[in-house]
Amino acid sequence: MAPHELVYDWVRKIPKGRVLTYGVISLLLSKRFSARAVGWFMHGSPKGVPWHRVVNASGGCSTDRLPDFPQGLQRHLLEREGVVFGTNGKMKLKKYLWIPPVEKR
DNA sequence: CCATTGACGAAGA
DNA sequence: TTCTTCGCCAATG
Repeated sequence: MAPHELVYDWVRKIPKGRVLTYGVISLLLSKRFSARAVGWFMHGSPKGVPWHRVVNASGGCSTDRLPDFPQGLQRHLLEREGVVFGTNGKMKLKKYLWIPPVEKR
């Protein structure tokens, strides 16, 4: 299995209505990849991977910066799972960040 | 091999 | 709080 597949494995484990940040995923993999690299991998995430559950460290949707990407889609998908965004377009990570069970690490 | 470009993020100003 | 700056690293030309 290719090394970066480990990133997708973690993303697939994120429960509905919860999220992980690029940086946290980097830490979960012992910084084998930088948060930036994780973002790059997400760009080519395979079908079936809940990519919308990965947000930036500020609790915002980084996908909205991509010109060639449906604006607001990520937010829509998250709201459909119960995630609430503030007026600043950011969510409260304290509330939605998923803390992986110790036994799975 | 070198430069540039991102779905990043911490630290300063 | 918002904006730069800088380190990060895979991919691309």
